[in-house]
Parts: sequence; structure tokens; C-alpha cells
Amino acid sequence: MRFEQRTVTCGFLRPEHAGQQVVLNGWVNARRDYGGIIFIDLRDREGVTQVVIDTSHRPELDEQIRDVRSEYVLWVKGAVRLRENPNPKIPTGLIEVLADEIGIINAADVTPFEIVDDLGTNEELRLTYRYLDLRRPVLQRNFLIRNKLYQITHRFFEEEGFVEIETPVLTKSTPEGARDFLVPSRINKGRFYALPQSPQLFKQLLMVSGFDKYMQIVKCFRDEDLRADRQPEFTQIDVEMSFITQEDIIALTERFVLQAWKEILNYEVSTPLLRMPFKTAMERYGSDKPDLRYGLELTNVTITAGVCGFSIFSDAVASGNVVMALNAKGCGSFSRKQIDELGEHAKKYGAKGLPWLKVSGGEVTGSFVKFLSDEHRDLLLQELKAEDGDLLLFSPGEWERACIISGALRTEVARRTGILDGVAGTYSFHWITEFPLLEHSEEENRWIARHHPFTAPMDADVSLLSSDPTHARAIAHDLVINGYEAAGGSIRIHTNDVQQTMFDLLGFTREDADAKFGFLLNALRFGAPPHGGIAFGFDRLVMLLCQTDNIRDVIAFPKTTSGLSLMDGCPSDVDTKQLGDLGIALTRQ
RNA sequence: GGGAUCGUAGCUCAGCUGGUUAGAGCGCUGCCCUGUCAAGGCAGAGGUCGCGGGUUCGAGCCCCGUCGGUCCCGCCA
Repeated sequence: MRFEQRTVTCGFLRPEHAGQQVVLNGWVNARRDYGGIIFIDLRDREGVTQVVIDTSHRPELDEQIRDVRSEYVLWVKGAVRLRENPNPKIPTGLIEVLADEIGIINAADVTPFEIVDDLGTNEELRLTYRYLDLRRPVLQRNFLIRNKLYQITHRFFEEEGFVEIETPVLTKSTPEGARDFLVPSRINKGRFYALPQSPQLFKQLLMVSGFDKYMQIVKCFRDEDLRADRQPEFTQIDVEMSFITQEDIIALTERFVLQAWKEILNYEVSTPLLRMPFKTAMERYGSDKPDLRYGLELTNVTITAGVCGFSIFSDAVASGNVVMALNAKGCGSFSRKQIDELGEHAKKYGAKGLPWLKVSGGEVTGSFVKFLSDEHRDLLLQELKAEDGDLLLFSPGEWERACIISGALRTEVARRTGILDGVAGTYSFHWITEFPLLEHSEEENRWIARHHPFTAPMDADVSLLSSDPTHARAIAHDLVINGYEAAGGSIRIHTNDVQQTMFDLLGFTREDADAKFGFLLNALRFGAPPHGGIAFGFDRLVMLLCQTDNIRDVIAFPKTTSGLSLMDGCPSDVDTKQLGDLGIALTRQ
């Protein structure tokens, strides 16, 4: 099959090229047939160029392109000329190519969906034919942005003196944290590798080795349930440094984000970024990754609520719980049905109900107003700065749970009132710091690490480890962008004894700790430098840069929420020979 | 593990309280048309209502199961 190679792409030509002879290669985006004259829009990843077939100019072409339909692959040779009727909607809209010769490079069946941007097609079909979906300009743009971020990342960290080192993909399964994807070992039957949830331990060991500044763009794997912003395999920018403090990590991260947003979006991130302790974030926004593009802050009304006479509140407070409240500004017009829907939303996060008050025309109504004295009612209104037309939503409960419920209501109210739409296209960057080091697992009835068990406690809180572990804070930092956890890291424990103490606290026996993390404990005995780092969720950064809230829009071949790849059909059955080689027998088909 | 929601033509959807031959737009096929770019006109083809079972005189619609998509809670050190 003969075809002439392109001399320009489909996005290249402009009026100054008029008169030039060119060759285009591309896909048929659309065909408009007028009998004597036919227009073909030819598309490649750079753009679309209109090709004109004029039968009075080249009568033989009419027969040649008779069969040409959408998504055929063509080569076209012809002269560039200015259009009679320009199309201002596309960059090449001032010119067209008058075809002298056309060849069909390959035919195409009718595609299962049209290759257009404003596609209503459901994702199931798009993922089944992902290679066609990826022809759509909107997705092509996302992957060009993704590529830009790869390049910026490598350049930035290179210039900062970092060295990229690859860590293993076949690693040891560790019990803490997310479920591992396991890989059976054929040579060592009955034993398994695990795919890394992150290269955490390897990068710490590289610090012990003296590599000082390490980075890697690396695939990580977590066998947990999926979400709109979560895939089982994902990419992170993994960073670790020695002889540094938390300030160095924060400053480095800010320089990186500044550069990425500048180069890709020409957006000026104003640094230094706001920092907020975990506790403040929870109290004011009900989240450890609050979206700060809008206010709508929460209020802790525990003191007033405790004595207001409403037993749900006073009982909660009497048992050591709190009452958080949200003033949903201007939502006083919400119907009973809408308020009930908010209540249902709150219940998803563990609320038992949703007490509310409404201020309308100087009148206060609500689910529990009859239990309140005028004095306590007015006090609550005052604390919440309630004005006419406001809706007040209350969440009694255990502190963190009550905050989370109120925070979920905050987000939902922002969505329903159009506040979220109003901030689309803007960015808010900030740090959350001073995370609790530990949290208590009811399920396992022991302490578990909130971040991971290698995170160092804040110097001021080291003594709390033995006396009051709940209140020990970690030297940890999360970068939050528009309500997404975009990066997270910490200063690590770099001495054997503190790491051992941590494992003790987490309920590991010495033997356990040794069996699972002995190699780390050993390494910390041989002169480990103080170190720390951060890991960026690469896919989430790309999501934010592309302004999509679906992680599948920035991953070329993603899985569905049940972990399937609809295109190639994995995970799939394997034959018994393969299983036999691995020494594996299935208990159930 | 749990909740919500969806599955009808190639695509997007409509289809009332269970009742005749399941509709529309786009796409597709054919013909016409020399300036369109969401081309237009005329004609036409195209359906196992995701799958299996049940209730009923009768099921796209009701019930049970199952498969798949999406969103969320739990989970995600």
C-alpha cells in the first residue's frame, strides 16, 4: 500500500502558507458532500484541516473517495488556499487544502460512538473502545497536559539536585495500611511478592545509602475499593531528602507547584501557601482536606448547645461529645424536602438525624425550636451569625465525626447553591499540618498510625507517646488543592529506638516487628541521616490541571469501579497449567 | 461489606396505572445537491427492552436472582 508521508500536521497551516503544496495524513473527522464539491475535515492530534475535493478541478477524485467515511485514514496532497468562507471556530479556519491527490491508507468500520468532544456516550462503551475514546480532542489534550507535567517534574527535580532511582515493583507484603496486590512466586511456591503501595521503605533506605535527594515518578498499587478519584494502580511523584526539616520539604513543594501551574496554565500560585493545623481544618471546615475556594465555615456551638434545653444536644455534651453547626447562608428558602435530603446526606456520614433551624421573616422555625428558650435560641443565632433567610444545620456527636458530618453538609450546600460552580476554574492551595500521629482502631482494638508507622512525632509531643498517645502530633504535611489531597508526607523516624518504640505502641511484638520491618530497623542502626519527604498524587495533579473530577479522564487505560478493564477484559481466568506452575489451587471457580 | 442510581435501535433518550404493531433525535444505507463546517432535501434499514426465573389472561413496566456502569459510606498506613 502506497501512501505519501505528511509534510505538515492537521493543526499547522495558516494563511501565510497559502500557495504551498502540502501532504496531510489523518483521520476523517467529517465528510460534507455537495455533489460537485465535497469537504473532508482531516484530523490528527494537532488539529483539524478542511480538505476540498472539487470535481471540476480533479474529476477522478470523486470516484476515489466514494467509499470514504468517518475515521478512514487518508493521505491528501494539494495546495493550501484561503477559504471563501472562513470558520472562526478552529485555528486552521482561514485556510483549506484543495486536493490534487487522495489515497485511502486504511478503511474504518462505523465506530460504536462518534469521535466528538461533547459526547453523551456512557463510560462503559467508551472504556470498551478506549482507543477510539482517546481519539477525542478533549482526552488528547488531557494527555498532552499529563506529558507536560512529566517533563516539568523531571526538569524541576533535576535542577534541584535530585536523583531518580527506580525501586522494585516486586516487594514484600506488609500488614499495615492498604491491602496489597499479591504476585505468587513460581520459584518459591506458596510465597508471594506484593506490588508496592508506595516505595516508602525503599526511599528511606536510599537515604541511609546517602543518596540525599531522591525522586521517582512511580506506579503504586492498592487493592482497595475504587472511587471517582481513585484507581488500583496510580502514579505518584515520590520524593525524599536527607538533612532537612519540614520547612525544606514545604518550600520545595511550593516551588514545584508554582512552576507546574505557571508553565502549564500560566497561573500564578501565590506562595508561601497558607498552613492550617489539622484540628483547625476539622473545626472550621469539617475535613482534613477542605476546599478553601469558598468560606461557609463551621461553628462549634457545644457550650451553648449543652445548656439550651434540647436533650439531644445536652446529652451529647454531657457524655463528652460536641455540637458542630453550619450556617447555610441563604438556604432558608429550602423546602422541607430539600432539608430532608440534606438529612439523608448527613446520614451517609453517620449522622443520626439533622436538627435544623430556619430564620425567615424574623420568625425562627425548625425541628427543635420548641425545646429552646428564647434566650438560648437567640444565643445560638448570634453564635452562628444567623440572618434572615439562613438555614442552620447542627451535628451533635463525637468531635471528629461531628466535624466530618458538618463538613459533608458544607460541601453539599456549596454544591446545591451553585457556590461550587462559581469557583470552577480557580485554585486554592494550602497545607494541613500537625496531624495526629495515631488513631485508635475499634476494629483491631489497638493504636494504628494515621499516616504510616515511620512518621516522626513532633518534638514537643514525644513525651506524650507514653502518657497520652491520642494527643501526640506528627511532623506531617498534606498539600490540599481544591479539596483534593494532592500530596502528603512527613519527617520520618531515623533512629532505631524511636522506630522500635513506635512499633511497640502499635502493638507489634518485637518478633513481629523484626519479621516484618527488620531490614528497616537494621538500617536505622547504621547511621541513618535525618530525612523526610513527600509524595504527590500525579494523577490528581493532572486532574486538577485538566479541570476534571474523574481520574479516568487522565489515565489512558483505566479500570472501572469494580476493578475491571473493559477493553482487554482483565482480570481474567488463567489456565490450570499456569496455576499448577505456581502451586496454586482455587477453592472456588 | 453497605447504600443510591442506571441498563430500551449503532449512540443519546422517551415509553403514563401492566393492555393493539415499542417511539424520537443523531448516526447508518441509497438518491439529489458546487461553499459547507451540528450542512440540507427525499427515501430506507435497524430492537432477544442487559441476562435468567417468577407473578399475570397479558410484562419494557411488578417480584426474585444475576451481570455490568456510575456515585457515595466503610476502606484507602
